[in-house]
Amino acid sequence: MQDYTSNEIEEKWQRYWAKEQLYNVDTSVADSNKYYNLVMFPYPSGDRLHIGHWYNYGGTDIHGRFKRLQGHTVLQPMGFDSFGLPAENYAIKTGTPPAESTMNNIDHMRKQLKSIGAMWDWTHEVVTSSPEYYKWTQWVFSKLYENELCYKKKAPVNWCPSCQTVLANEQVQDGKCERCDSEVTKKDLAQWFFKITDYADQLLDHSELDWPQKTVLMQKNWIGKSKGCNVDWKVDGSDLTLSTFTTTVDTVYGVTFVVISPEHPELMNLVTDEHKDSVAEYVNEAKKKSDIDRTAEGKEKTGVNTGAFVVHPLTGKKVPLWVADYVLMNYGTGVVMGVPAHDQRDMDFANQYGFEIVQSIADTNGETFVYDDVDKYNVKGKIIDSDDFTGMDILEGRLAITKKLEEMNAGEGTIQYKLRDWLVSRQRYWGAPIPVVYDPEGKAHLVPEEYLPWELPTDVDYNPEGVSPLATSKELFERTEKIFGAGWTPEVDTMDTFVCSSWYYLRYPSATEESAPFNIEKTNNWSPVDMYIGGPEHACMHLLYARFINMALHDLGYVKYKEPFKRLVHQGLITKDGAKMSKSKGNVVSPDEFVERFGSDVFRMYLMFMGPYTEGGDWSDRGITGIVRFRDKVWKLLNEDSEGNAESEVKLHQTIKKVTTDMENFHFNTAIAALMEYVNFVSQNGISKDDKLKLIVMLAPLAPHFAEESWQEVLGQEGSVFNAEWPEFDAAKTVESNVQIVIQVNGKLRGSINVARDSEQAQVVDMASNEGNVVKYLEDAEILKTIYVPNKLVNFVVKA
RNA sequence: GCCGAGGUGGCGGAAUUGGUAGACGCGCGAGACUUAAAAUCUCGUUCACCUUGUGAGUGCGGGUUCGAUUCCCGCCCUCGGCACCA
Repeated sequence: MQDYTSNEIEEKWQRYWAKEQLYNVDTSVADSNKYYNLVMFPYPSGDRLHIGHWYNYGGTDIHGRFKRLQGHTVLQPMGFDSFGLPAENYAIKTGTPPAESTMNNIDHMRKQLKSIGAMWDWTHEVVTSSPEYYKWTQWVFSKLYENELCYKKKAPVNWCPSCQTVLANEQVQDGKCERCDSEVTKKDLAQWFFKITDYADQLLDHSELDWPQKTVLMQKNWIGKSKGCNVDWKVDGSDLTLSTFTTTVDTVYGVTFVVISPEHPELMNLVTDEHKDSVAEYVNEAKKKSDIDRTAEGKEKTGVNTGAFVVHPLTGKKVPLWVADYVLMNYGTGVVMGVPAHDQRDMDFANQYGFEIVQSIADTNGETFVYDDVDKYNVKGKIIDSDDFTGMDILEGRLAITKKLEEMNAGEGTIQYKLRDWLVSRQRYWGAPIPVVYDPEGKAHLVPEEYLPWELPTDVDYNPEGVSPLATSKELFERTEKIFGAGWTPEVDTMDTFVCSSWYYLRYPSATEESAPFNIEKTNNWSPVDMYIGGPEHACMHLLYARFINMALHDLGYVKYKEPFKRLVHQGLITKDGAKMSKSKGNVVSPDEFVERFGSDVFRMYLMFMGPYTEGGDWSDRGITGIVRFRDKVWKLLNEDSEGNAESEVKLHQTIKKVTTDMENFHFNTAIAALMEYVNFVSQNGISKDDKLKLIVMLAPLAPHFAEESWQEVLGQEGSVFNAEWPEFDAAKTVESNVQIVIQVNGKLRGSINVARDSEQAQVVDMASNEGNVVKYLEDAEILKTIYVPNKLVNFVVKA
């Protein structure tokens, strides 16, 4: 027997798999056995793959190989999410065009990815920054535009007055510009939005999805649906009416003030002359503050009087109107009614500025309470001091007040969401150009499909002053005039990279080396994604955007399935000394030396053995020798002649059962433990050649190269082990003929006996009461009760 | 503050329709083999004690039960997410 030499053997089989095109899938064929196994694609950085990549892709590959062995046709593609800021920053620093540095990084990363020895189908690779790909990102934009799911409006961006440039959120550190450290301000720019809010309710429905509960909850929370009521307030001595949104209109008789947001468009039209200066100053201050500053101040509330009053629609009383920056313009109506008696935030504000506190509801004990401490949709209690509504149950009163307001035409029941429309414009270079041009009047027009891809120009200043980089491209402006006519100008913003990644899973099936067409038939052959694996950090951005785009394309008749990702699994995070690995902390562990020393199989298996896949863990190489020993033990077992026995058959069927369910549930750690137990057992008891083959198949997803070598070279099988079948277990053969019965006295373990399975109760209890150590506890005691659990335990309840 | 997940030996972690806590692995100890070492193999390894056994023990304090890591009540801590959302 030769020693197992991992490097040489792994390289050999990687070449073999590539030569046999074992993992390539013909997506033009609809296959009822198809299994689309997808992992979130990486951003191509120039760094080496780190342990996190290996963990992520290792788990994905194990699952894909397991599904293949179970008889599925598995499509497991890989690609690159290659637009984005790092390449652009690199260009600003070095002048290297992003297209060039990105392609270098991709070549580098592709090589490393291949060394994992995973079953990627490289014939379906996608690169989001290639014109063949972004042509279709632009097509998606066009379809949304044509169907009124895309619009343009002014929205604030982070603006560095010193660099004269727009900053991404990540480029703002503590309200200051990352590069020059000057104070970042807000600037309004006209920008493109996708109407994701049209899909808020559909996105809230996760009933068809096999997703982690926590992800579903996070999305629900993010969308933030609230049922409530709008209440209209006439501004005293003016034609203006302000509307407030509330989820608890039952407290409307407790309103003692109303607060308006500094960004509210009507604000300056209703301020009294006397207060104009102080309000203008306050609004200016608020504009300067970033969102972070505004919230970072914590509990301390600020506000100023507008001098105006609004009229309570039900009591006719005048209520003071103040302006305060805790009221957000982008949620609700931008105006809030203040009920200090029953809302903590309103109470804080009232205490600070001396507003009256008027109680209007009480709990079942007649005590006052604040809504922060109770579930407002399930509250119990009565309405008090509220005209005709006094004495009603709170929930009943809430409906009655809403109805009354609706009858008076002074309000209506409504629903609010926290979810906002998706801003897709980026004032950056390295992204997909927005396929829009403007006529001489400034009206927007889509670039017709025949001109797609609407190519990203290369003659640009990567770091211009005051405008988007594309605005500096002569070629782009000339191209636009040439095609559309004199005076026409191009859109100079590019798309958020989340747009590129929101549909890439639809592209893989039709992506091939030579083809540009987006073949929707191939896509529909392989939709939806059966398994999607990636980090939990994408719960509210990428995963929500992708669902939205897929739903929209479904409604427009392109995509067959409404939901893109049937099942979702998040891999856990691998940390080092408890901290997330990052270059800046200098605690990044490279997999290379371990792969070099022990091989890709051992390294992968060790990562999976660390703990449950979805939990990750702290990296330490302390136990890796255990996996090496296990591999060598199996190697030795396979290379020796032996025969099995009846007991090893039971053990085999138990192991198949355990490993199969563990694999399905991503419990790779316990699957490996079960295989170790089995190997330990058969090393003592012997194993037949048939059982060796089954063992190899079970090991194959976890150690693909090792399994292939064993299958073909040691056991002399024809063809790849990945064309073999996953072993079946026979439930009848998983049970042992003898069982151990635990004997307890008053619930304390006092002994155990070995009996035949399904023995008579009376016989087992008799044997138990005569067991050596048990006897002394029963001697001078009265047996009150005997508990018998078949094939498990006997418990004597005694009185001493 | 709110929502979610978790807390088990020296270490990574097993085991929950309530039924032997600590599977599997690392580490450690003892032994075999060896001139020796490494490798390998065998045995042991929760803690304490008066060691054929007894007691305690799954973050802390209570409860239900013949029996609780598992169920209930009240706390503490760690991690992830959201956060003036009206």
